[in-house]
Amino acid sequence: MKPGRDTPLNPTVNDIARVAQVSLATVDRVLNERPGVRKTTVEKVNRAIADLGYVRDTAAANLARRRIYRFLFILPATNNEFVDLIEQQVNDLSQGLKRDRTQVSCLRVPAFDPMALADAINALNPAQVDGVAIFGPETPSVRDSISRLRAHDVSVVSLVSDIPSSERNAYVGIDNIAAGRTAAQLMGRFLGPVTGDVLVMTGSMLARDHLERRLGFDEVMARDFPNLTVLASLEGRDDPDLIERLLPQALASGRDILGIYSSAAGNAGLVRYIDHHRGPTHPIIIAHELTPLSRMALGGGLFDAVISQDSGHLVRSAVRIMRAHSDNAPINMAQERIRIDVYIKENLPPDPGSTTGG
Amino acid sequence: MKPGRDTPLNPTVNDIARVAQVSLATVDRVLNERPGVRKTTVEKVNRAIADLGYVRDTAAANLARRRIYRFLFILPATNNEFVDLIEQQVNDLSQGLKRDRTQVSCLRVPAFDPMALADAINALNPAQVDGVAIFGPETPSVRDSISRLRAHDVSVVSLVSDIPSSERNAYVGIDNIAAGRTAAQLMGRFLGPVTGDVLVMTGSMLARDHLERRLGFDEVMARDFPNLTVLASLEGRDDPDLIERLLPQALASGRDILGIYSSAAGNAGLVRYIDHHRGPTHPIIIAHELTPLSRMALGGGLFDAVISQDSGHLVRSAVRIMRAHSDNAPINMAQERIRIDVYIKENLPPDPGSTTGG
DNA sequence: GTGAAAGCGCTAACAA
DNA sequence: TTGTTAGCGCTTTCAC
Repeated sequence: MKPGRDTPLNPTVNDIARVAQVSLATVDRVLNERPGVRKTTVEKVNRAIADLGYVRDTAAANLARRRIYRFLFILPATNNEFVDLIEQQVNDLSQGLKRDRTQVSCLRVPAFDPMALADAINALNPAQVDGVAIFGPETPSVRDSISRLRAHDVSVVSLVSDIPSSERNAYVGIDNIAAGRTAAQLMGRFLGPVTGDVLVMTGSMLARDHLERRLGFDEVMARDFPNLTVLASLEGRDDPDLIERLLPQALASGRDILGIYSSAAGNAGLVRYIDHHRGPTHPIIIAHELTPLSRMALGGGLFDAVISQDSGHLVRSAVRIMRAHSDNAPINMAQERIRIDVYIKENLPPDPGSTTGG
Repeated sequence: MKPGRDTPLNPTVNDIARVAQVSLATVDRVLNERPGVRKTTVEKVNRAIADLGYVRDTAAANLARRRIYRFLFILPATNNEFVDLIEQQVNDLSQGLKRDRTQVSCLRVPAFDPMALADAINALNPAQVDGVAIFGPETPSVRDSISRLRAHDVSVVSLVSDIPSSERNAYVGIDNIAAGRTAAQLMGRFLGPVTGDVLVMTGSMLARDHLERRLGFDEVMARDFPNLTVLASLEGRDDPDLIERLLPQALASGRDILGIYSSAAGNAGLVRYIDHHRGPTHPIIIAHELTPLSRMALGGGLFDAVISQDSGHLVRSAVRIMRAHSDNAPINMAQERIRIDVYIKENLPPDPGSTTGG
């Protein structure tokens, strides 16, 4: 459409300068809360801003500022489809983000290793990065390394697994307690009024997300489904091979295991085991994160439900938040809330990598 | 963070001009595929563009162009919480969109009235709007009015309910057939191995989304749950009062109704009826769209599940697509795919209006 | 404390 | 067919 000479133009800095009777430079100082302006002048300018209903054109601002954002995602170096998905989203996004003068990259650090993570964070040069998104355990060393980043005004968001004790600017991920509750509700309803046991597979005691899911799961199972007994967790460390090895013992414990809640990663081990020991009936299985594997298991009827969070949304949200924080702009929290996705066979999004949207 | 003199700057039009040995104006002509450039020159410029890996800075381009986007959402004038939610999202977004030189507004037209909708669309001045998002029925008159818009290069997206026979640029909404299938799968599993009937409440035969949901629902019920019989639809026209009036007859038909699939709007009527005729046990109810009412019904155990689509995502996606189409830029389809959200009591997002994210 | 002027990457007259 | 130039809205020296 044509520029539209008919549409009312938004007020600009020039208008403010004119109305407030000051120069452009002064308007800019007030706008960016820079020092060196007399109080009365500040007020004059602010009045003009309010009167005109001025909204700053960030695009123009960034252009003039020649600003480039550099964001880093730190992810666990697990052999894990979900983490791979996140990395892929980062890489996919990096292309289009260049238009927005934003550079993103990934760094993998050993999983479940707080020291390695803290070291990696400490090795970062705060002058070379504007924001860091961290998917890792919550420990004192990690917390301290985050403090250092924040002290240098680097924006930090925790990803997937929160680090609330730190000074991170935001958490980007689902409410894991609610996710655990959701799994429990689904498990109980799918199972119906039978009596038996439910096995919970977790990843690591260090991982806050795993802990929270377990918490929520237990809460709802105890409250709503007294007919079902939740067994102690099997700690699989997100390792398919370990899980495949541990599973026989857990399942052969003489208990009547009707359901399995796989609350962490390493589902390949679970799938392999079930596939090889498939009886006439298999337990109700609820797992986490929609990945090629879980998608297949869901489609094939091996998994009954998958609780997930959208990797694309996760990454875009983290970037938006880090950027907003970098030029301390407001954040639309509604847009940034990551939903707890529930997938069953029927609402699986079409196609391979397209587990995304948001 | 500081501008980062260390980070490699992206190539600009000036670089292209220098490398291709032409002027800025010529580069611009090639970039925008404007006529009046010799073929060999075009090639020279394109070579430079490719060699340098140039990516255009759309922000700067729009700034220079003084471009303003005007988008219109046309919504049914039903007394409908979901539509209200969409309108609210549009209004909420309009604020922040001003920064992006984008104006959005809403227009309500009589619901289930193809002529009124077509008239409204035809009344639009193509010179005064860059894109239109339409939530309405698919009829020949509507189709024709869309054709006219498209002929004037106005971008058109269908919202919530697709209009595939038209020349709309895109459909923004969930796959309604899959949504119906999801509802059926949940219904069947929640009900378990019992025998009885399921009532389907629909809105209008004119509404493609309602039709598609019914289709998907029937398909899965027939395939997976032969123990359950799906009754003919009750057509509630999204009208709570009408629904409340029709419900008694439907439920007193002598059949054993174990489940209700409310595939359209007007849930207030359903809730009122059930509330007043609450027996020791009530049917499994699955409804659509997370709204204040359905949220409450879910929390209170009156509804068992809600299939939804995120109104915020819907609106943002529509805007992004209309904008992309306006400056024929590419669309990240992955981001624009609207997910079929499944809500149960446990994964209800916190708080009132915050049904959003994505 | 404040202002004048140059410039960010791109587009759009207007010349040539 | 091509080039020159001014300017979008904002920031940033550098002077006063």
